Amino acid sequence: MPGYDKYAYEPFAVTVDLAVFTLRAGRLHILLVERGQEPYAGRWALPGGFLEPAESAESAARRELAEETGLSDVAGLHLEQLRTYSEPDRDPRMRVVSVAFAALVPDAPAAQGGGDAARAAWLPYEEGAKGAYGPLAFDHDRILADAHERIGGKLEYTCLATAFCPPEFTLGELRQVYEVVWGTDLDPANFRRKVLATPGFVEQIPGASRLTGGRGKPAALYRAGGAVSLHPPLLRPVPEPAEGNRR
Amino acid sequence: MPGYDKYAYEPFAVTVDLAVFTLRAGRLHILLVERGQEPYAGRWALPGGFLEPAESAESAARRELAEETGLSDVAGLHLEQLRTYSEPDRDPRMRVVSVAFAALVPDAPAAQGGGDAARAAWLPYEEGAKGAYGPLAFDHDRILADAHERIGGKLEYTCLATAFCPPEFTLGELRQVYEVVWGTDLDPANFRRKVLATPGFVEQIPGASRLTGGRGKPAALYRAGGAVSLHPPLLRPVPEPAEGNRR
DNA sequence: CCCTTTAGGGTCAGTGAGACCAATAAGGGA
DNA sequence: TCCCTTATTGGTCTCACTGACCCTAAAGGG
Repeated sequence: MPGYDKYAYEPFAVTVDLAVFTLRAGRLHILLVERGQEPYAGRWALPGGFLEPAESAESAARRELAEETGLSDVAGLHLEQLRTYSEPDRDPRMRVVSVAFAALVPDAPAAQGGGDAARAAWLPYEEGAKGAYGPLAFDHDRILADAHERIGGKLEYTCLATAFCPPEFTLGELRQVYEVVWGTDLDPANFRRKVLATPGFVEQIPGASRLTGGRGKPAALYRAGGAVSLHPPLLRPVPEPAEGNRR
Repeated sequence: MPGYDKYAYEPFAVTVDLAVFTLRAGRLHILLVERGQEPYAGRWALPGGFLEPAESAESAARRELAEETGLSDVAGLHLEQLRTYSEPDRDPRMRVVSVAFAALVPDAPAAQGGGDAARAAWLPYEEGAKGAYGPLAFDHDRILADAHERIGGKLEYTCLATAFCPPEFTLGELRQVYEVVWGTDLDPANFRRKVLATPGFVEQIPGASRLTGGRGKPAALYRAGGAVSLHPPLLRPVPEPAEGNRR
């Protein structure tokens, strides 16, 4: 670290920003808060906040996650560092470096609304991507897009999908996670074969079954297994017929 | 961002740390600097430095990369944000948040040594992983391990391997990238088939050929193509006979 | 003049995934 | 009550890809 020992450093404000996803009514939702003050007053933004003096970014993110979602058991939720956004002009007032996280919540509790005159809400992700809520505050549109891409990619080669599901779920519900995040349809039979062929992805709960959508044959119930990675991966169907693979 | 508008924030020092990899003499090397001052005086560390007031972490990383490697053309090199390390006690003197990057350099020029009484050197990665250089300063052992894992993983599903190669390279040299980073052997014929079957991974330079290791049939020369991703991926051979897939 | 080494071309079998089809078991409406 | 729809679950078939091989070509070294 050249320069370090001269203490020739500039102080920065460090924040965390959270892209919290959940599944609600068969659609992907994202937790947003409405800003009360300038800049970007009245605009939607990702929840987040400043790092406290003695906590890591991970601790701060989990604390914010608990505050904003109102969830009591926030310890087991999937929370993953995305990347850090540090463009000098990303905040018009001062120099803010923000460590972004992506979080997955199984069932969507009522949104809390943070302390700061901010309204919080679960909003459908797709509407937001189409600009229905207007541009988000700061560079949060970009952070949200990066988070969605990361989650979609991780579904391919990890067992992350169970993090969107309640403790007991059907294979149809698990498949819906993939379909909703990827925005594609999957063959139910092939998906079932793949999931069951992966040791430790899910464990069947003997004898238990439940109706999924109100109609149809009752489905067997499963729990998340202990596996974390998917070998070989479950690749999302490629929408591109040819190109789109250029730098 | 609750709390944000109250300006109730703590100032932090923000640095970048770089894990710069290269291939030299058929082995993976990492760029390290020897610390001149306390703490960790005399210990090896990853190169890095403080963010300047008007630059992003990416800019700072590229600036440090140029300074430490002495490379003139640093614009085309692969530089990728890894993650941010923010444990409160990671620096014994003060609160430092560090944005880590992984960089890939094709040919290894002589190491420069930064401004700060620091000796810089390219050292074999494997010796370091076995502890031959002692523990690195700060949490740099962890950062380096994370960087290696990230690079190894990205070789599977991206065309990143060409970033380790000079502008013109043989398929044997490209294969060696995978073998050295993964620490495994690959079948030359199968590797060749896979690479050539991926459109845009490499482009053959017509008529050109070169001897690879001094012996053997001269190999055709290739340039990096425009493709960035590998579908389907080139999965590394699984060393695990059974488990190791648990949380 | 072999022997070794590397490149480059091919075959062959096994695995896995996509595209199907069919049976089962539930609810809803006529 | 009797279909019709819906969703689960099991099965088959085929093609693509991969790993494990083989062989030959073309270079250098002893």
